[in-house]
Amino acid sequence: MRATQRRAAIRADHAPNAGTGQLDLGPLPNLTGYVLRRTQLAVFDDFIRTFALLGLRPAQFSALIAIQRNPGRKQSEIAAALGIKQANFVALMDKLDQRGLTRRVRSSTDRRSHALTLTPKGAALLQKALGVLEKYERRFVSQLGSGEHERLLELLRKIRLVSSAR
Amino acid sequence: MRATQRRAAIRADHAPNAGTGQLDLGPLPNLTGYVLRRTQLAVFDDFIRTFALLGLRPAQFSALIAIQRNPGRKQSEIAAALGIKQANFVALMDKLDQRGLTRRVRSSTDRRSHALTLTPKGAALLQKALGVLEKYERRFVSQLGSGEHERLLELLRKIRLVSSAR
DNA sequence: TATTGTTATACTCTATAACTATA
DNA sequence: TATAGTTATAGAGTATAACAATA
Repeated sequence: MRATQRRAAIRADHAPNAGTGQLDLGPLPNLTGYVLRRTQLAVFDDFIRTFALLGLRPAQFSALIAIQRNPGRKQSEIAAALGIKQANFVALMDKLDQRGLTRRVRSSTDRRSHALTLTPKGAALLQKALGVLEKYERRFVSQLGSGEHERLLELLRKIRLVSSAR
Repeated sequence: MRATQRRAAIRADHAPNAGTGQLDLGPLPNLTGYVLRRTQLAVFDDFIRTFALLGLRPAQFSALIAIQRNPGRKQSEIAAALGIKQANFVALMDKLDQRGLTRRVRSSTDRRSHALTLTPKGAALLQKALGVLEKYERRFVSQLGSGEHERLLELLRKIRLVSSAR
């Protein structure tokens, strides 16, 4: 759909070391945001491949957990706790409902809102997923050591606070 | 575009503690991937707001750095080094070209390929951006301490390796 | 035949505005 | 008026397939 770009017909050789070794990325490999992003992408790729067996994406997985731990809560509360916009959470819940994993029940006290719960099928799938998760997560802990892994999470939480405090 | 969902008209009260305190997210706040994701989103939000003055998104910023450090390299090499698919890198480069920040020059040795360079305008913008970046990055280092910050990056690199080794 | 850059396309995630039904 | 859920829509990011020019 973009208009085709026409560029100057200037000629030049590539850099002398073109095609050989690695590129110099300057400060990028030491930037908090860059390392965070590349790592997060790798971890999510891994997660998605691992949980594809169960048909669960990261956000779906987190929604099932949140509903299990807080049955009967409003849709907007669950969404907010997960950092997902209410409007975007609707499609996610539609999928889980369609698959028979969750149920939205009109509240009798406030008929605007939905109380979310897991179906038995949803609870069973989540149990299976939690089993997979344990092995999945153990790899990180065993590669880093339990102390270092906990330290990583603490540092990430600190960084998050620094960023969101603006 | 989705078909409208019809749901059962069952009624139920919300959870007794609905509307009160925080939700219990169970294992989520201690999961590598979850904490990584929430942190990365917060850091990127912060980055995007900070560099909106200069009109630079994270990927554009990283592209300018990579081109500056490796002038004359092929478009495909720069894209690969940044972990961006060649097909998706085209639109990114179109934008930078249109803004007069970069130039794509046909190689005289391999006329299929483009040698990427910064224009003087691009180099000047990047200099400004690097100045902003230094202050931006300093917040993380000073909040964590230089040693802890370096440790964080090391742990992230290790985690990335664990995930991508599959 | 293979590679470079490109186009087209689709899917996910995210963000905002506006509607509806209820309060 | 305000809130909960929803719809529509748009913008990024990402993934694959296929094409033209060139090797």
